[in-house]
Amino acid sequence: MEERILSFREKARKAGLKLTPQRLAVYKELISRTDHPGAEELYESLKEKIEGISLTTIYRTLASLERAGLVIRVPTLRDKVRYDARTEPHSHFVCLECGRVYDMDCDFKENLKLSEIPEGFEVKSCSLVCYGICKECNSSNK
Amino acid sequence: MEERILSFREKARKAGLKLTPQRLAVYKELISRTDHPGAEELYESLKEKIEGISLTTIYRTLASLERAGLVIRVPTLRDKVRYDARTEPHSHFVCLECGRVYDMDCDFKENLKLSEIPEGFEVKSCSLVCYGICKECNSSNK
DNA sequence: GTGGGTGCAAAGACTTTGCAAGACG
DNA sequence: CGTCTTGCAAAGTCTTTGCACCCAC
Repeated sequence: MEERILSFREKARKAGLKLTPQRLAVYKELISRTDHPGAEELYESLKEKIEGISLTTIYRTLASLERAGLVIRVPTLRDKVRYDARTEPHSHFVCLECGRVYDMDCDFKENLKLSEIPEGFEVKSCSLVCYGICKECNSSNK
Repeated sequence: MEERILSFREKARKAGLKLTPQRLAVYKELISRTDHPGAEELYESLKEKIEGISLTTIYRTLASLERAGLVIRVPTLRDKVRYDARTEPHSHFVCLECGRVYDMDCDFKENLKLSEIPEGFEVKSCSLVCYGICKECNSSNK
Protein backbone atom coordinates (compact mmCIF):
# COMPACT_ATOMS: atom_id res chain seq x y z
CA MET A 1 0.00 0.00 0.00
CA GLU A 2 2.66 2.50 1.03
CA GLU A 3 4.82 1.52 -1.87
CA ARG A 4 1.91 1.92 -4.21
CA ILE A 5 1.40 5.46 -3.03
CA LEU A 6 5.07 6.19 -3.64
CA SER A 7 4.85 4.67 -7.07
CA PHE A 8 1.74 6.74 -7.59
CA ARG A 9 3.55 9.96 -6.81
CA GLU A 10 6.26 9.13 -9.23
CA LYS A 11 4.03 7.98 -12.05
CA ALA A 12 1.75 10.95 -11.60
CA ARG A 13 4.70 13.29 -11.80
CA LYS A 14 5.97 11.58 -14.92
CA ALA A 15 2.59 11.97 -16.52
CA GLY A 16 2.61 15.65 -15.68
CA LEU A 17 -0.21 15.34 -13.18
CA LYS A 18 -0.23 17.67 -10.21
CA LEU A 19 -0.55 15.91 -6.92
CA THR A 20 -3.79 17.21 -5.48
CA PRO A 21 -5.49 15.86 -2.38
CA GLN A 22 -8.44 14.84 -4.56
CA ARG A 23 -6.33 12.72 -6.87
CA LEU A 24 -4.49 11.06 -4.06
CA ALA A 25 -7.75 10.32 -2.30
CA VAL A 26 -9.32 8.76 -5.37
CA TYR A 27 -6.30 6.57 -5.94
CA LYS A 28 -6.05 5.54 -2.29
CA GLU A 29 -9.72 4.67 -2.21
CA LEU A 30 -9.35 2.62 -5.33
CA ILE A 31 -6.44 0.54 -4.08
CA SER A 32 -8.12 -0.02 -0.75
CA ARG A 33 -11.18 -1.60 -2.33
CA THR A 34 -11.64 -4.79 -4.28
CA ASP A 35 -15.15 -4.12 -5.53
CA HIS A 36 -14.13 -2.08 -8.57
CA PRO A 37 -16.22 0.99 -7.86
CA GLY A 38 -17.49 3.45 -10.42
CA ALA A 39 -17.40 7.23 -10.13
CA GLU A 40 -20.58 7.43 -8.09
CA GLU A 41 -19.44 4.90 -5.50
CA LEU A 42 -16.10 6.60 -5.12
CA TYR A 43 -17.88 9.88 -4.63
CA GLU A 44 -20.11 8.44 -1.94
CA SER A 45 -17.10 7.29 0.05
CA LEU A 46 -14.90 10.28 -0.56
CA LYS A 47 -17.31 13.08 0.11
CA GLU A 48 -17.06 12.18 3.78
CA LYS A 49 -13.29 12.15 3.76
CA ILE A 50 -12.48 15.07 1.50
CA GLU A 51 -14.49 18.12 2.26
CA GLY A 52 -16.19 19.56 -0.79
CA ILE A 53 -15.00 17.03 -3.35
CA SER A 54 -17.23 16.88 -6.39
CA LEU A 55 -18.45 14.12 -8.67
CA THR A 56 -16.99 16.05 -11.59
CA THR A 57 -13.56 15.87 -10.07
CA ILE A 58 -13.90 12.13 -9.60
CA TYR A 59 -14.71 11.72 -13.26
CA ARG A 60 -11.86 13.95 -14.33
CA THR A 61 -9.45 12.29 -11.96
CA LEU A 62 -10.33 8.83 -13.20
CA ALA A 63 -9.79 9.97 -16.76
CA SER A 64 -6.38 11.40 -15.85
CA LEU A 65 -5.32 8.34 -13.93
CA GLU A 66 -6.42 6.13 -16.77
CA ARG A 67 -4.42 8.14 -19.26
CA ALA A 68 -1.41 7.88 -16.96
CA GLY A 69 -1.82 4.13 -16.79
CA LEU A 70 -2.47 4.11 -13.05
CA VAL A 71 -5.94 2.63 -13.23
CA ILE A 72 -7.85 0.57 -15.78
CA ARG A 73 -11.45 0.23 -16.74
CA VAL A 74 -13.24 -3.03 -16.11
CA PRO A 75 -15.33 -4.32 -19.02
CA THR A 76 -18.60 -5.07 -17.31
CA LEU A 77 -21.04 -5.09 -20.25
CA ARG A 78 -23.14 -2.70 -18.26
CA ASP A 79 -23.76 0.99 -18.61
CA LYS A 80 -21.66 2.26 -15.75
CA VAL A 81 -17.87 2.38 -15.99
CA ARG A 82 -15.94 0.70 -13.18
CA TYR A 83 -12.29 1.09 -12.34
CA ASP A 84 -9.51 -1.06 -11.00
CA ALA A 85 -6.18 0.06 -9.59
CA ARG A 86 -4.64 -3.35 -10.26
CA THR A 87 -3.10 -2.61 -13.61
CA GLU A 88 -1.16 -5.84 -14.04
CA PRO A 89 -3.00 -8.34 -16.24
CA HIS A 90 -5.64 -10.29 -14.38
CA SER A 91 -9.17 -11.45 -14.96
CA HIS A 92 -12.58 -10.48 -13.72
CA PHE A 93 -15.83 -12.17 -12.95
CA VAL A 94 -18.91 -10.03 -13.55
CA CYS A 95 -22.22 -11.03 -12.04
CA LEU A 96 -24.98 -10.64 -14.58
CA GLU A 97 -27.54 -10.30 -11.85
CA CYS A 98 -26.20 -7.85 -9.31
CA GLY A 99 -23.36 -6.35 -11.30
CA ARG A 100 -20.69 -7.08 -8.70
CA VAL A 101 -17.20 -7.48 -10.09
CA TYR A 102 -14.68 -9.91 -8.61
CA ASP A 103 -10.99 -10.36 -9.27
CA MET A 104 -9.77 -13.66 -10.61
CA ASP A 105 -6.24 -14.79 -11.14
CA CYS A 106 -6.71 -16.80 -14.30
CA ASP A 107 -3.44 -16.53 -16.12
CA PHE A 108 -4.55 -16.37 -19.69
CA LYS A 109 -1.76 -14.28 -21.11
CA GLU A 110 0.76 -17.09 -21.35
CA ASN A 111 -1.67 -19.29 -23.21
CA LEU A 112 -2.77 -16.69 -25.64
CA LYS A 113 -1.84 -17.25 -29.24
CA LEU A 114 -1.02 -13.69 -30.07
CA SER A 115 0.05 -14.84 -33.50
CA GLU A 116 -3.57 -14.53 -34.48
CA ILE A 117 -3.52 -10.80 -34.22
CA PRO A 118 -3.59 -9.38 -37.72
CA GLU A 119 -0.73 -7.35 -39.06
CA GLY A 120 -0.94 -3.63 -38.50
CA PHE A 121 -2.78 -4.01 -35.23
CA GLU A 122 -1.06 -2.99 -32.04
CA VAL A 123 -2.28 -4.66 -28.85
CA LYS A 124 -1.86 -2.58 -25.72
CA SER A 125 -3.74 -4.70 -23.26
CA CYS A 126 -5.93 -7.74 -23.03
CA SER A 127 -8.79 -8.53 -20.76
CA LEU A 128 -10.44 -11.76 -19.89
CA VAL A 129 -13.83 -11.51 -18.29
CA CYS A 130 -16.17 -14.25 -17.21
CA TYR A 131 -19.85 -13.49 -16.90
CA GLY A 132 -22.25 -15.41 -14.77
CA ILE A 133 -23.97 -15.58 -11.44
CA CYS A 134 -21.99 -14.87 -8.31
CA LYS A 135 -22.06 -16.73 -5.02
CA GLU A 136 -24.19 -14.11 -3.31
CA CYS A 137 -26.89 -14.17 -5.98
CA ASN A 138 -26.80 -17.94 -6.29
CA SER A 139 -27.54 -18.39 -2.62
CA SER A 140 -30.17 -15.67 -2.37
CA ASN A 141 -32.05 -17.13 -5.33
CA LYS A 142 -32.92 -20.24 -3.42
CA MET B 1 -27.12 -16.99 -43.61
CA GLU B 2 -30.31 -18.81 -44.53
CA GLU B 3 -29.72 -21.43 -41.91
CA ARG B 4 -29.12 -18.75 -39.32
CA ILE B 5 -32.48 -17.24 -40.10
CA LEU B 6 -34.10 -20.63 -39.67
CA SER B 7 -32.35 -21.17 -36.40
CA PHE B 8 -33.43 -17.67 -35.46
CA ARG B 9 -37.08 -18.47 -36.05
CA GLU B 10 -36.84 -21.55 -33.92
CA LYS B 11 -34.91 -19.98 -31.07
CA ALA B 12 -37.16 -16.96 -31.05
CA ARG B 13 -40.18 -19.20 -30.82
CA LYS B 14 -38.63 -21.18 -28.01
CA ALA B 15 -37.97 -17.99 -26.11
CA GLY B 16 -41.57 -16.96 -26.56
CA LEU B 17 -40.73 -14.08 -28.86
CA LYS B 18 -43.17 -13.13 -31.57
CA LEU B 19 -41.65 -12.98 -35.02
CA THR B 20 -42.13 -9.39 -36.05
CA PRO B 21 -40.63 -7.82 -39.16
CA GLN B 22 -38.65 -5.48 -36.92
CA ARG B 23 -37.03 -8.27 -34.96
CA LEU B 24 -36.17 -10.22 -38.05
CA ALA B 25 -34.71 -7.10 -39.64
CA VAL B 26 -32.54 -6.32 -36.63
CA TYR B 27 -31.21 -9.85 -36.53
CA LYS B 28 -30.59 -10.00 -40.28
CA GLU B 29 -28.76 -6.70 -40.18
CA LEU B 30 -26.64 -7.91 -37.32
CA ILE B 31 -25.56 -11.14 -38.98
CA SER B 32 -24.82 -9.33 -42.23
CA ARG B 33 -22.33 -6.96 -40.60
CA THR B 34 -19.00 -7.58 -38.96
CA ASP B 35 -18.58 -4.16 -37.40
CA HIS B 36 -20.57 -4.90 -34.24
CA PRO B 37 -22.99 -2.01 -34.48
CA GLY B 38 -24.81 -0.39 -31.60
CA ALA B 39 -28.47 0.55 -31.50
CA GLU B 40 -27.96 3.85 -33.26
CA GLU B 41 -26.05 2.36 -36.18
CA LEU B 42 -28.64 -0.37 -36.62
CA TYR B 43 -31.33 2.25 -36.64
CA GLU B 44 -29.55 4.28 -39.31
CA SER B 45 -29.43 1.28 -41.61
CA LEU B 46 -32.85 -0.08 -40.86
CA LYS B 47 -34.95 3.03 -41.04
CA GLU B 48 -34.44 2.94 -44.80
CA LYS B 49 -35.45 -0.68 -45.07
CA ILE B 50 -38.28 -0.90 -42.57
CA GLU B 51 -40.70 1.92 -42.86
CA GLY B 52 -41.36 3.63 -39.55
CA ILE B 53 -39.07 1.54 -37.38
CA SER B 54 -38.07 3.33 -34.20
CA LEU B 55 -34.92 3.53 -32.15
CA THR B 56 -36.91 2.37 -29.16
CA THR B 57 -37.81 -0.82 -30.93
CA ILE B 58 -34.17 -1.44 -31.78
CA TYR B 59 -33.27 -1.14 -28.12
CA ARG B 60 -36.09 -3.38 -27.02
CA THR B 61 -35.35 -5.90 -29.73
CA LEU B 62 -31.69 -6.09 -28.81
CA ALA B 63 -32.65 -6.67 -25.19
CA SER B 64 -35.03 -9.46 -26.19
CA LEU B 65 -32.54 -11.11 -28.49
CA GLU B 66 -29.88 -10.92 -25.84
CA ARG B 67 -32.16 -12.55 -23.29
CA ALA B 68 -32.93 -15.27 -25.82
CA GLY B 69 -29.22 -15.86 -26.35
CA LEU B 70 -29.35 -14.88 -30.01
CA VAL B 71 -26.96 -11.96 -29.74
CA ILE B 72 -24.27 -10.94 -27.29
CA ARG B 73 -22.87 -7.66 -26.10
CA VAL B 74 -19.31 -6.76 -26.91
CA PRO B 75 -17.28 -5.38 -24.00
CA THR B 76 -15.76 -2.27 -25.54
CA LEU B 77 -14.85 -0.24 -22.46
CA ARG B 78 -16.71 2.61 -24.06
CA ASP B 79 -20.04 4.18 -23.31
CA LYS B 80 -22.08 2.77 -26.15
CA VAL B 81 -23.22 -0.86 -26.15
CA ARG B 82 -22.37 -2.88 -29.24
CA TYR B 83 -23.82 -6.21 -30.29
CA ASP B 84 -22.62 -9.29 -32.06
CA ALA B 85 -24.72 -12.05 -33.59
CA ARG B 86 -21.82 -14.50 -33.40
CA THR B 87 -22.67 -16.12 -30.11
CA GLU B 88 -20.09 -18.89 -30.17
CA PRO B 89 -17.01 -17.99 -28.11
CA HIS B 90 -14.57 -15.80 -29.96
CA SER B 91 -12.44 -12.80 -29.24
CA HIS B 92 -12.52 -9.14 -30.10
CA PHE B 93 -10.08 -6.40 -30.78
CA VAL B 94 -11.24 -2.94 -29.75
CA CYS B 95 -9.47 0.12 -31.09
CA LEU B 96 -8.91 2.62 -28.33
CA GLU B 97 -8.73 5.44 -30.80
CA CYS B 98 -11.64 5.06 -33.19
CA GLY B 99 -13.72 2.54 -31.28
CA ARG B 100 -13.93 0.04 -34.13
CA VAL B 101 -14.42 -3.56 -33.05
CA TYR B 102 -12.90 -6.46 -34.96
CA ASP B 103 -13.43 -10.18 -34.62
CA MET B 104 -10.49 -12.38 -33.71
CA ASP B 105 -10.34 -16.11 -33.59
CA CYS B 106 -8.05 -16.53 -30.61
CA ASP B 107 -9.11 -19.76 -29.05
CA PHE B 108 -8.66 -19.05 -25.39
CA LYS B 109 -11.37 -21.27 -24.00
CA GLU B 110 -9.47 -24.52 -24.26
CA ASN B 111 -6.50 -23.07 -22.45
CA LEU B 112 -8.44 -21.48 -19.70
CA LYS B 113 -7.86 -22.80 -16.26
CA LEU B 114 -11.40 -22.71 -15.07
CA SER B 115 -10.33 -24.37 -11.88
CA GLU B 116 -9.54 -20.93 -10.59
CA ILE B 117 -13.15 -19.95 -10.49
CA PRO B 118 -14.21 -19.86 -6.85
CA GLU B 119 -16.84 -22.20 -5.53
CA GLY B 120 -20.40 -20.96 -5.71
CA PHE B 121 -19.79 -18.98 -8.86
CA GLU B 122 -21.48 -20.01 -12.06
CA VAL B 123 -19.79 -18.98 -15.29
CA LYS B 124 -22.13 -18.52 -18.22
CA SER B 125 -19.77 -17.03 -20.75
CA CYS B 126 -16.27 -15.70 -21.09
CA SER B 127 -14.91 -12.96 -23.21
CA LEU B 128 -11.41 -12.15 -24.28
CA VAL B 129 -10.84 -8.67 -25.58
CA CYS B 130 -7.64 -7.06 -26.76
CA TYR B 131 -7.40 -3.30 -26.70
CA GLY B 132 -5.03 -1.29 -28.82
CA ILE B 133 -4.70 0.66 -32.02
CA CYS B 134 -6.13 -0.75 -35.21
CA LYS B 135 -4.58 -0.84 -38.65
CA GLU B 136 -6.63 2.08 -39.91
CA CYS B 137 -5.64 4.37 -37.07
CA ASN B 138 -2.02 3.25 -37.14
CA SER B 139 -1.67 4.21 -40.77
CA SER B 140 -3.58 7.47 -40.56
CA ASN B 141 -1.44 8.59 -37.63
CA LYS B 142 1.66 8.76 -39.78
C1' DG C 1 -59.63 -12.02 -29.96
C1' DT C 2 -55.66 -11.01 -26.82
C1' DG C 3 -51.37 -10.50 -25.01
C1' DG C 4 -47.18 -9.16 -26.43
C1' DG C 5 -44.92 -5.60 -29.59
C1' DT C 6 -44.42 -0.98 -31.54
C1' DG C 7 -43.91 4.14 -31.91
C1' DC C 8 -43.83 8.43 -29.85
C1' DA C 9 -42.52 11.49 -26.38
C1' DA C 10 -40.70 12.10 -22.09
C1' DA C 11 -37.89 10.71 -18.43
C1' DG C 12 -33.71 8.65 -16.58
C1' DA C 13 -28.83 7.34 -15.77
C1' DC C 14 -24.31 8.33 -16.48
C1' DT C 15 -20.74 11.38 -18.14
C1' DT C 16 -18.76 15.60 -20.13
C1' DT C 17 -18.06 20.59 -20.67
C1' DG C 18 -17.79 25.89 -19.88
C1' DC C 19 -16.36 29.07 -16.81
C1' DA C 20 -14.59 31.52 -12.87
C1' DA C 21 -12.05 30.78 -8.72
C1' DG C 22 -8.31 28.30 -6.48
C1' DA C 23 -3.99 25.61 -5.66
C1' DC C 24 0.35 23.00 -6.97
C1' DG C 25 5.07 23.33 -8.47
C1' DC D 1 3.08 33.59 -10.57
C1' DG D 2 1.45 30.71 -14.45
C1' DT D 3 -0.81 26.74 -15.55
C1' DC D 4 -3.20 22.97 -14.33
C1' DT D 5 -7.17 21.62 -11.36
C1' DT D 6 -11.49 22.18 -9.01
C1' DG D 7 -16.55 22.96 -8.21
C1' DC D 8 -20.81 24.25 -9.81
C1' DA D 9 -24.31 24.14 -13.09
C1' DA D 10 -25.73 23.07 -17.42
C1' DA D 11 -25.57 20.37 -21.38
C1' DG D 12 -24.83 15.98 -23.74
C1' DT D 13 -25.16 11.07 -24.90
C1' DC D 14 -27.06 6.79 -24.60
C1' DT D 15 -30.86 4.05 -22.90
C1' DT D 16 -35.31 3.08 -20.65
C1' DT D 17 -40.20 3.80 -19.62
C1' DG D 18 -45.38 5.08 -19.91
C1' DC D 19 -49.11 4.83 -22.71
C1' DA D 20 -52.21 4.12 -26.52
C1' DC D 21 -52.56 1.67 -30.71
C1' DC D 22 -51.50 -2.41 -33.48
C1' DC D 23 -50.40 -7.11 -35.00
C1' DA D 24 -48.63 -12.05 -34.79
C1' DC D 25 -50.33 -16.18 -33.12
